[in-house]
Amino acid sequence: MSYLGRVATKRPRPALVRRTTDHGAAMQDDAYDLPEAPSDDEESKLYRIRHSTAHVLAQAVQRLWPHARLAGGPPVKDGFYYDIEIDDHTLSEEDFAQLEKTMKRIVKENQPFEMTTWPREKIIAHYQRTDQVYKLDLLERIIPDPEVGICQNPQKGSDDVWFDMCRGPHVPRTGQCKHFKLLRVSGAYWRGQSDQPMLQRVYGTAWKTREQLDTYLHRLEEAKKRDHRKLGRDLDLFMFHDWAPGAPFWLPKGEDLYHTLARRMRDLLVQGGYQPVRTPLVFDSALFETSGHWEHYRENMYHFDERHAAHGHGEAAHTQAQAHGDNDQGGRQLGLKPMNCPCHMLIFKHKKRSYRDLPLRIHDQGVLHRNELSGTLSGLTRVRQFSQDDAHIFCTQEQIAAEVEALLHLIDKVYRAFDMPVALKLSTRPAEKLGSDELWDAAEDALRQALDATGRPYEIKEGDGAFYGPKIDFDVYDALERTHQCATVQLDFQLPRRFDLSYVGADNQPHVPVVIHRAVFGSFERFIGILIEHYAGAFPVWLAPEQVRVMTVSERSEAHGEGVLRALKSAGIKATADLSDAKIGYKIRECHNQKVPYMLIIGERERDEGTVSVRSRDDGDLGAMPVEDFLTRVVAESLPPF
RNA sequence: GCCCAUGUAGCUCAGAGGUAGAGCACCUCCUUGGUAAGGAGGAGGUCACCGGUUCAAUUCCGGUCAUGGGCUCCA
Repeated sequence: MSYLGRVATKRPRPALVRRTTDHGAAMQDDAYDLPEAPSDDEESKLYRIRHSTAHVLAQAVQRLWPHARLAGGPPVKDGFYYDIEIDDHTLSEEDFAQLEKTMKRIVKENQPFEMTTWPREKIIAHYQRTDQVYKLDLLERIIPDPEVGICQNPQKGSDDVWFDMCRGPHVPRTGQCKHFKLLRVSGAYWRGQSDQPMLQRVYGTAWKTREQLDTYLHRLEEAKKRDHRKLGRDLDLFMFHDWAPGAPFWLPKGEDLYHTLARRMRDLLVQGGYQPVRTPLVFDSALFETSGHWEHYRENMYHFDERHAAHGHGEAAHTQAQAHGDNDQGGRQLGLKPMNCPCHMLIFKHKKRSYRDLPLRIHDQGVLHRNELSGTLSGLTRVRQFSQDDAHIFCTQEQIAAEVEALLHLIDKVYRAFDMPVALKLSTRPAEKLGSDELWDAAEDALRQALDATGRPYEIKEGDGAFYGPKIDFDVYDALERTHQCATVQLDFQLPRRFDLSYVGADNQPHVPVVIHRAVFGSFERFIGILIEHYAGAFPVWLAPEQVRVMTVSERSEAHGEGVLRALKSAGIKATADLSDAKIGYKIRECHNQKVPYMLIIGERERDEGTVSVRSRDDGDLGAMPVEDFLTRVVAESLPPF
């Protein structure tokens, strides 16, 4: 069975048909067509439970705050949320106890969920009366139906009915929503747009059984334990400082990890015919005007006026320069590059290129800056300064398929080595696009051909490509089966034109090359964050910043310990020694907490016999062996697996 | 950027309108011990920063900064 095939079989996806290029009617059908085909599989049952529990939450909120305005409350992965607006109260986690108590009461009342429909006018009148502006907005915008779905919960011991506009489906009664827990509350813009009011979103999880709920909560705990921010501190890998938000400091061990990955990738790419380069960080705005970043990406860029920067003028000079536009003061507008591609365009253009030079593969691990919104920064996952295992391939249209095929091999090889399954997705031309249909046809065919050559399943996302070219996305699965976007292969028909690139073809005519943007790890920062969590900080030997720790039982074996350390180091092993006067049990515990793959215990016995006692982080006590035997073993394990 | 929460020793966290505590880590000494914490002592904090209220603020209030959870998945 193919490696990637395994993913597809292991994690069946609901047949979610959500590819639609036109809006309106198609969108509507879509909305009614969520994975809710009346089947009895787990997904569907859970979906009903979660959807129903969202209703229970909404009802509870309105019991406690009768004037609360409800927005929407869909089921999501592992749970549900409900968006709410309460005029005179701000929900916080302190409200959870009370809310959950009220929800449990509703569950206990075992109210039925009854679907019915109301005439449109009736529901509108009701919502106008009760000031449910968000429901009214939904009716106006996305529910054209003359008869609107209503889900009713008759109240126990009275004629009252609590209801919510809803298309269903639900479980039969609230009694089946027993196993839930509210998790967090956050802000969320109505319709996800920042010009809309900010609502309060309450997230919860819900399951079929108590055990499932407990398992899920336990999984959250486990994930928290391997959070890369915590491990980064515990293992001394990296740090942050208030004075450089979003910019990691790589401490010696983290830097080692970084360097190991960067170096290995560089070597691999050189083998694959790439040429590493090193390029500037700061550029005249002309570069970004040419590339289009100035127009489309400026808000995410760091930029400044050269004169202002050089003379250190205060705010006055700054505002004056701004008031007069970019160049009135005579100083250049400068920007820190957010991507490497424009640099590589310049490198291509630096010489007259022939078709014989193609494909030209330029690799660059340059430092990039992106001024991400402050609220989006998060550990190594979202940073403002980073670098990538970036490269751009300049090639002819005919070369696309072969290049992409090689890339797919490379990506597979790398992620296989990390034991991370990868799923493939092809995104094709969007409605708004640049380039002729012939070009797109050829390019999409080339990508399909390369994908087919892998013999693996892949998903097609019609219309999801960028306006400048189709792309292949990769979903990487970590040890907790979470997905991450790391690798990318993106064709670009536009950038070469913006930079007026050309090569001389065999016909002695100029032709515009195709550019392939590609990365395997993506940003090193984020990828290391993912690896930390994937391995829970217990890196394989080849990656471990400290591979072996030599520890002595007492002073009497110190000399032998130092000898062993020297031998390890001269064999290129990253080794340290703990010669302190702590007891061996203490040293082992310390070393284990630091997740060092091998501990060598050196006592008088080992000294006399010329051996080392090996304790493996993963396999425990391996007993004594000659120093040479251990060296052979650890050197072998230090080789990168790709 | 917006909403909510948080910010006390290197780390994890107590605490209270009257100028601060624990465990671990750190340092010193004792201990020479064989596979997950040996013992004793010591040092360490402008309680994130700025302002306000108060006789008195780390504690209450406001602002700033940072961190965390969110902000496409549309009844």
